[in-house]
This record gives sequence, C-alpha cells and structure tokens, in this order.
Amino acid sequence: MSEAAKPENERRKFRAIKGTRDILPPDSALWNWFEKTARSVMESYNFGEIRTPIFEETELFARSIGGETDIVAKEMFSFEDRASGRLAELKDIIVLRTSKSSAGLRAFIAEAAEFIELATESSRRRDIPSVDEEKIDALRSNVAALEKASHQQLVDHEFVRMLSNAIRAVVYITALGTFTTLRPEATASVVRAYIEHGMHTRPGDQKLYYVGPMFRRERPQKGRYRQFCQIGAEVLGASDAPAIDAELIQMLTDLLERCQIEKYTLLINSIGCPDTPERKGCRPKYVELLRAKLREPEIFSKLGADSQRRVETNPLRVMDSKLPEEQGIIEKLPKISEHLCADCREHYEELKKELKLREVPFTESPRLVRGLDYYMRTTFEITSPILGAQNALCGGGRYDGLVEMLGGPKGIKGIGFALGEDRFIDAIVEAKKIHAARTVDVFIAWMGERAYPTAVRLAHVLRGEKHTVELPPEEMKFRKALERADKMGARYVLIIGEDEIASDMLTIKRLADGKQEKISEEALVDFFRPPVPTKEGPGS
RNA sequence: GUGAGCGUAGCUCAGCUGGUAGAGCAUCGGUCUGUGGCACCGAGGGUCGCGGGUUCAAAUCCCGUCGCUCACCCCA
Repeated sequence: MSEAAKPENERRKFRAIKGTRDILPPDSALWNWFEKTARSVMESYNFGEIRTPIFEETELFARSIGGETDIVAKEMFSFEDRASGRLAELKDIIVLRTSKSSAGLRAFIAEAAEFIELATESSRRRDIPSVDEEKIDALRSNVAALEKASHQQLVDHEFVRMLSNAIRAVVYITALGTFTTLRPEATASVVRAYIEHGMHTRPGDQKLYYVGPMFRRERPQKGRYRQFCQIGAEVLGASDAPAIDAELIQMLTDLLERCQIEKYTLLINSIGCPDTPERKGCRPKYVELLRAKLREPEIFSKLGADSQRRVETNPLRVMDSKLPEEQGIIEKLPKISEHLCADCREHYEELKKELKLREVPFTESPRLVRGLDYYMRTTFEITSPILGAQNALCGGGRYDGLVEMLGGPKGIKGIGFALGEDRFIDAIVEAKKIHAARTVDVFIAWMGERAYPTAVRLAHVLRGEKHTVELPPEEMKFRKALERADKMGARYVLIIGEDEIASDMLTIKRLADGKQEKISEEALVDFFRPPVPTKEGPGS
C-alpha cells in the first residue's frame, strides 16, 4: 500500500492533550531530585507518606472544596464510572444505533423498552444511583408512541427521527453508575482516608504528606497545567495549637532553603472562623461588614465588573483583585485582622510568636484570602517574583471543620499546604543554583568478539556496585565509542579490546583529562570505590 | 469562558513587495579499523498546522478552523 493510499487515521500524529506535558531526561532528574529533597525535609519533621487514589467520588470534592467554587463548578474532569452488565450494554446500543430499516426500528424499540424496565428495577434495588422518575416517564411515553405508531407514521422519517433522538438523549444522560472525578487537589482524599481508616485512634497528631498529579480543566498558561503535580502535607488531630501551623510553615521555608530559592515572600493572614455552635463566627460577620461597605454606591461604582460580581458571590475575593485601579479602594476597606473574635485573634497572635521563635520571616497580608471553602483562621502563601502571573509557589491554611463535615469524628482539627511542583521546578531553574543531571559513570568500549563476554560480565559487576554503566549493544569502532562516551557525558571509559584480552589487563580512561591506566580485573571494583559522587545532587 | 501574540526540519529561526523551500545546531555516515571534545566532506529529515478563496502561479495575500504561548477569570 502506498503512502498516499493510507487512511487518514493511520498517519495521524498524536500529541499530548492540552495542558499536559512530557518531562524528559535530563529534566526529569531535577524533578526526581526535588521530590527526594521534599520527602527528606518532610520526613525530618516526622511526616509519613500517604498514597491515595487519583480519582474519587465527585461528591467528595463538591462537599469539601465547595460547590460554588470554580474548581468544582467548571474545572473538574468527571466521568460516570458506569456499572457493567446488560444495562450498560443497552445504553451503548441505544445511543449508538442508527436504524433506517423497520427491523432496526423494531429492535430499537425493544431495546428501549428493556432499558426502561431494567433501569427501574436496578434503581429500586439500589444497584445504581436512583434514576430520575421524570426521565423514565418521558422515555416510556416516547417508546409507547413509537410502538403505537401507525404504518403511515413509521414511514415518516421525520417522526421516527424525532422520537428516536428524544429516546437516545434521555438514555444518554441517565446515570447508571457513580460520578467520579480526577482529583483537583488532595486534601479531600487525605481527610476521606483519615476518616475511613479511623486514623484518629492512632497516637498523636497524624502528619501526612503526598506527592502526585492533580487535574483541573483550566486554560493553560505559565505555571498552570491541566495535569500538574502537587506536593502537600496535612496535620490532623485534636490539637489546633499555633505551633503546628508554625512548624508546617517552617517546613516549607526549610525546603526553599534546600532548593536555594532565596527570592520569595511568605504571606500570612487569619480569615477568622465560620459560624458553628462552637465558634463565634467572626468571618461571616466580617464578610457582611465588607459586603455592606462594598455596596456603598461611591465604592461600588469604582469597581470593575468582576469585583462587582464578587460583592455578592464572594466579597473576600475582592481583596486580592489584580486591577491597578481598584488597589486604592482595597487599601481602605476594613481589614479582617481588625474584626477577628477574641479566640481567633489570640490564635493569630500566637502563630506570629511561634514563627518569630523559629526565625521564619513573614509578611502579614490582610488581603490573603483562600479560594477553597474549607479554610479558616490561619492562611498562608509563598510567592515568588520570578514566576509570572501564577506566582504562588505554595499555599495552605487551617480547616478545622472539614473532618466533621465529611462525616468524621467531632473535634478533629486540620491544617495543610500544597505546593505546585511545576512552579517550584521553574523557580529552582530560575534561581540557577541547582543543576541536577543524570550522568554515566562508566562507558564500556569493547572491541571484538573476544572482548564482548568480559564486557557483559563487568557491566553487571559495576551495576551491582550501583554505578551507571552504558554497554553498547553492538560493536563500535574505538574512535566512535569514545566519541559516544564523550557526548553522553561519561566520566570513565572502560576499554576492553584485543590488547586487554591478550594481556589480561583492563584500561580505564578518565574523560575529563584523558588520563588512563592499566588495571587488573580484580582491582576494578576497588578503583571505583568509594562510589562515584552523587549522580543527582546539587551541583554548583 | 474572554482577550492578545505566534504556527516553516528534532531545536532556534531565515525566506513573506506572490514564481511550489533554506541556514545554524542536533542526528547518521565518511575523512579516521586503538584514543573523544576540533575541523572538513556527505546523507537523512518538511504535503511551510489544517481547510477554503484570490491567481496562470500561494510558505507569502484574504477568510475560516485547529494548535501553541501569554494574560484575564480562578487557583498551587
């Protein structure tokens, strides 16, 4: 078959889906270094890793993050995790069937009837989420209309097409399984797992960290992807001591230091508490105060369209508007720090003391509010000036009510942060202090059939010593082998040719300065001990 | 969802007062069958994002569309 005759789909070029990307070597080495470093810092604070699924019931995120937030309302990757079996099979058949013949139409009617019957029954048995009665009734009457249709009507394509489409449409949107979502963040999953496994019965506060991909259907831009990697940590337990908050933040500044990122700002704020039986509810009171202020005509009229909308939907967010012309107005708005209840104010003051005790420099920002519903009291964010518009390296805060809200035990408090790994990597690259790269320790240049078995054997020996060894799969000319070793950035070349086999001595050449020496096979392992210095460490 | 900028080889780009493609780097081979980084020579690699229009003729002009990037929204 000639190239031109190939069907279109065979020549189609696939590419990574919008907002996703491939991390290739050598860049991936920096990611690995960073993850290793983050793990090491968090483990030094006695956090343990938790691994949760990357998809959960949609309801979990809707409840925790807040149904009104953009994340839940329009940015989640959700799908119906449908039941298998006859019902699901029918759904596919009905939705996809194109029936022109009368036999096809009769089959379609029979399938639709069976679908109605099975769906109603399964719904009653609670095998599937309850099916909407109205939908089923609509289906039933449409199917009945088709069944009762006169011969005249059945040859009327328009009539049949309309009814069939109506049936297909209803079947298509009928949920037969659980609505499932690719996680847009991990706190909800961690809290779910904490509750599910009764972790509150474990001794002390649970200090957990996670590393992994998150998914949000946003428009991609610098530092923002649809699949992005977050590293985060949560502390769950009975205590809400400000020292917990401070230590969590200190852990982050430790990590920044290890990554040699010097240009950053730590912003902190308290956003008060919600109105619950145990709490004073200083936030809702403040929100109303703020809203009232923003509604004043002389202020409202100066706000942009987005901020005007926020006055009703989420007045707090007016505070972090980026519009230059609104900055003057925002400066004069009442600050939440001046309207905290006594408990929240004390908690906030203690947090600041604890940070000072740890010598963590911070900036208070009355304008720092959080986007997710579950936050209360402490909020913080670390921004970097080198990242562009998406300048938040990490952010977090306290969420004392979340465990209970998701059905867990009463009185469990929580605080956590998440950092955007993609952005951290950008910041590390920008800071230019750390360069991680993979290197080849030993390149084995073998020449001739007689040398090959020795090369294979020694490659295995050296790999057993944890060295990175490149063994060419095919014989290469000597010059070529050296050139290849050089381009790979190999540190040493182990030369095994006719001369070496004849004399029973190996040749080792150091590429940096070209020095080489003869060595016996027995001495080879010792030559490379202690192990060649770290392959993926910070360089300078 | 909104707006702006940009799509030519694996990468960076030239060619754009219309005449059906070029450079550098990279890759592979050779000069060079036991000594790399250099040099020289050569090769492969592109339906100029895709579709339509104008024209004798379109990478070039016009329209549409898709993609990428950045910003807004929102958020890590």
